[in-house]
Amino acid sequence: MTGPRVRFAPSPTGFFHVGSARTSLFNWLFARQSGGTFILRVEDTDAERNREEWHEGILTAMAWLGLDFDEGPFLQSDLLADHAAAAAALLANGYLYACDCTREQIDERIKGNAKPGYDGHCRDRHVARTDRTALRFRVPDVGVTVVPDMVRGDVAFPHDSYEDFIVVKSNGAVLYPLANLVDDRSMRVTHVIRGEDLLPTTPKQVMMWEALNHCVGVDPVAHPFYAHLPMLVNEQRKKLSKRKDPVAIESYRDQGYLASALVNYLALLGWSPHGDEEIVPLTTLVAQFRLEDVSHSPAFFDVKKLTHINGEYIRQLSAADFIAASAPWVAPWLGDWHPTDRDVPWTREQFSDSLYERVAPLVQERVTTLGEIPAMVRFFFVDDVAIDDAAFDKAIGGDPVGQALLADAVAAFETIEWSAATLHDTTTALGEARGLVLRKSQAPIRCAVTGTLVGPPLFESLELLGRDVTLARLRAALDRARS
RNA sequence: GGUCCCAUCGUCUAGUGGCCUAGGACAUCACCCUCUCAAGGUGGAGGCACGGGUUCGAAUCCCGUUGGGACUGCCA
Repeated sequence: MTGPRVRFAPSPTGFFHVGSARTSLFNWLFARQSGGTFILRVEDTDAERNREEWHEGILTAMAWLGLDFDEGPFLQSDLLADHAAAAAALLANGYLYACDCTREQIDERIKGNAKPGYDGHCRDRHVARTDRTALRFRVPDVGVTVVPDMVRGDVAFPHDSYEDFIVVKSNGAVLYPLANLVDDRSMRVTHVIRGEDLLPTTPKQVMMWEALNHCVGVDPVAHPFYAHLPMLVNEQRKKLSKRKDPVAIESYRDQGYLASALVNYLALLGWSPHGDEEIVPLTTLVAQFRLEDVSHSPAFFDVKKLTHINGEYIRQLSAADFIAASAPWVAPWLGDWHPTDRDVPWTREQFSDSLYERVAPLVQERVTTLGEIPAMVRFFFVDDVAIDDAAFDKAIGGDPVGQALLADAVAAFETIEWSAATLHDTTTALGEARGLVLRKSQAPIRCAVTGTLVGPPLFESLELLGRDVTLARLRAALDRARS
């Protein structure tokens, strides 16, 4: 395997969110279009904030999105010895020094300094390494470090804007910048594709990578290329927050977004396929994706557009695929996964596979998410249609003509041939006899049978529902109107 | 405050010096279709942040201004 090697390195500090998904997707696309290797490495070294369920969330979300990895999942916590060895080499070669300053002492000393940050107090004090000293990296006083970035070009950072940052905590824990880079070295990562928020820490990593290459006893490794992806932001143009913004991938899955639609939409955030078509198959994404074409500016995560794309994907499904895809929402007892915190409005006994198969095509082109289906087909499966009060008043209760038409329908529907076409023609005739166009005459019937004024095509629905149920509901509505 | 990044319709973007009277998509508005609601069709409104250069010619290159953002932890 000689292609590029990329990795997605999330930390399990919360549910898997759309920003992570986008980063993961871009890594995956790059690997797949270049015949490279996609590695998953879970950076779980901050024990305080890590939880087993978050780790699992990463795996299930990536599997759902179809982002398969070639190596891993590696756990960073299994690689601690490598980090310690790298830190030791850096220390032995003079790149690191021990510092016993406390935060308070530093703040006191640097108060009023023109240059913010640590003042290098311990640089040449030759403090002994103990469990009360941290290890700092000796940042050169002059010069710049250049980060080669495939989306932004070379970015130069002046050394004098960096303090001697801490690399190893006093308790011996190696911090993210070094740990992350050591793993990238050992995994021979060639392209580091990640969020733009990491750009300012990249010079630290480049400096340490270079330092490591000069340590005796350490094999030099070529620097990776970097690609810093623009942030995903909310309406306030702030970086997406796990706490404040609706970003959990799992919640989109629960709502009934298709993985393929989400992937397609995510790819459009900071990049776009050639031509005018935005809804394109995954193969096109893979074929056309280029890091060099990634946009430089932040992108707003627009649920409205995601929803539109999801609707397109739903309508593209074959009838059978739509039925299968919607099963978790209409018959959650069937599969091994179903959305959480969503109650189906009918019981397992009330639901009917064969009926749903005939109902499904009626709603497939009307929903934008699979989660909308139950409310739309509820009246097919439950006995109590729970007529909406406002709808009832409008079409039946407060409309004498509507009421009369309902009575006409009860009489006529008892004997006519039970087909959508006949129901349609009969209702049209009934309405015309009372001076109503079909859009008016269908309303009371729709209301009585489905409970609302909006829904799937009425006459097809009645045909599927059957004569007995239809008549019972029409009579019930009449009774309610007369009481 | 410091360092860095960014700047095309409300939003996501195309555009890499002449093909731009700035294209597409979402959202929005109007109309058509229609048994409701959708879907679909047609059309409309809507943008190069500002100011200087460079050039025969700039949305595209340079500088400045303004505005936004990220980072600035013994988190990752």
